[in-house]
Formats: sequence, structure tokens, C-alpha cells
Amino acid sequence: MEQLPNMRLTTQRQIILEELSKVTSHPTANEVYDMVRRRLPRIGLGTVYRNLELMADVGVILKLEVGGTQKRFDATVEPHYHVRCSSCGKVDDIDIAVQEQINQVAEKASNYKILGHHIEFSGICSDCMGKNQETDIN
Amino acid sequence: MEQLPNMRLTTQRQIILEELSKVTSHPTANEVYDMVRRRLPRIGLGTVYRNLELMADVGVILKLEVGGTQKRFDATVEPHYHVRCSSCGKVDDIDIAVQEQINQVAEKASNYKILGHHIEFSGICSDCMGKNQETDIN
DNA sequence: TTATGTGCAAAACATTTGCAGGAGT
DNA sequence: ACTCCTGCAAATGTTTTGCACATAA
Repeated sequence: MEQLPNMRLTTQRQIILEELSKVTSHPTANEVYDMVRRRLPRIGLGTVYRNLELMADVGVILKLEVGGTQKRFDATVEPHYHVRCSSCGKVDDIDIAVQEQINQVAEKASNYKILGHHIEFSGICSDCMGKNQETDIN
Repeated sequence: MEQLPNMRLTTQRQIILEELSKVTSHPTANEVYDMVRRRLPRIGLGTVYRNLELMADVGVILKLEVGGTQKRFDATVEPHYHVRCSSCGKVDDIDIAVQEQINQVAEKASNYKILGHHIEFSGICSDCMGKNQETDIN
């Protein structure tokens, strides 16, 4: 699970990637499934999971393991950071400079061979700011 | 779920907190359950989940939503960062300075009221470094 | 005494997998 | 043709929840 293998170009894969590329909302697998199903009504949820996982392994998309119970996916693979709304669970990009140098700092401070890092901010989005933050915390 | 309510000091809660405080391994709920069960054999897994969640809400412990499928818990509540081994899934602390200032940078770059951030490094731990990294990726 | 907490078991989610038939190359 | 892939459904793994009984305050 690391190199591009004999990976076939199937309709399902094309459409999953197209739909994911259309949005900036970092959808969950189930949300991708819903999006794709409008065009391919007979696609299985398993296929969506298998292909999202596969594309993430190959590096065509990004798998975000952020807070909340579900994994999220992102068609933007360039390194960048995220905010997650503590109230509604929405995830947005944070467009600030990537701190490349902290990998080395972290490597010196640990026994690990550091490969990378991700920053997840938490906060309250402008939508939830208005309504006195209800409940959720998805 | 935010202020200390009429929270009773039960045996279960004391022991869960004691056991979690003994380790630095960021155990999952199930691992805490196993640790606690040695002392309280009849405790239910639901009780462990309920109390870990409750203590995290109140701020006595930290709930880590790092990569992998399970949440992890930490008795150290002071802000600090983590590394996760891409090979075996182990999570360790990374003892580097907390970048307090980036919250403001992020707030300017977004529509969010930023409350905090967490950095998760990924890497290969020294144990996995030796054996040419097997499989897992828990 | 009485509201809160617990154990147990079932339910609810999220994700993975086995398999028989289908489709890229 | 010959793999690899898909749909379907069942299995797995994690977390949550309903309820009757127990217990801290």
C-alpha cells in the first residue's frame, strides 16, 4: 500500500475524485458517498471507502484524521492546516504559512524519525458565533 | 457539559483517574478499562467511557483525537504536542515549546474565534526503526 | 432520601471484509 | 482472458444509551 500499483481507472474512481474535487468542505466518507450516488446510484459504500483509502495511500487525496468520530477527505494535497468548529464540527482550511522547521525541532526532542506534522485549530465558526452556541460538538 | 456539576466522587472515578495518571502511554478507552478492571473487576466499559468523557469535559484529563480509529486519553492537561508512530500507532509526547502566538495568526486568517490548537507529528518510533517497518499502521 | 452513577446488554455508528459476478486492460 | 474491482451484505470495532438497581451526599 504505498506505490501506484496496477490501479485501474474505473468510473467509480473518476467520479469519486471529481466530486471530492468540487468541494472544499472536507466531507466524510458518507458525505462523499451521497455526492457520488447522485451520479452513480448503484455504487456501494464499501467501494467509496476502499477507493478513498486507496487514493489517500497513493497521495492523490488527503485523509484527515481530525477530531470527531469520522475521518474526512480533502482533494487538496499540498500541506496546509485546519480549523474545526467546536460547536458544529465543520472543518475549514487555515491559510497560514506551514511551519516546516518544527519537524527538525521535534526530531531533536524525540526518538522518532519525524515524517511530518499537522496542526488542527479548534474554534467557533462565524455561523455558530451568532446563535449562542447550542449543543452538538459533533 | 462544561462546568463542574454535582459530580459525585465515586470509587470508579477515583480509580480511573489514578490508573490514567500512572501511565504516559495515552491509552485508549479500552486500555483504561483493562487497567481499571484489575482493581474493579465488575466495572462496565460504559462507565469507563462515560467517566473519561466527563473528566475531559471538566478538564481534569485530556481527550486526544489523534490519528487512528480510537480516541486516547492523557492525565497531563498542560498544553503539549504529540507524535504518532505511523508503523505501530503508539503516541508519545513531544516536549517542545507551545506556539501560543499562532492562535492569533490563525484567527486573523479565518472567520473563526480560535480557542486553541494541537500539533500532531507523524513519524517512526525507535522500536519500529529497527525492524524494517512491518505492517500495522493501527 | 433522592438525584446521580453504575453494570449490563442492546443499540448506534463508522469502517472493513468475503464473495460472486462485472469490467478494465 | 485474466486480473482487479464492484455491489451487496454481513462482520467488526468503537462508542453510546436505556434501564433497573446501587450509592454518595
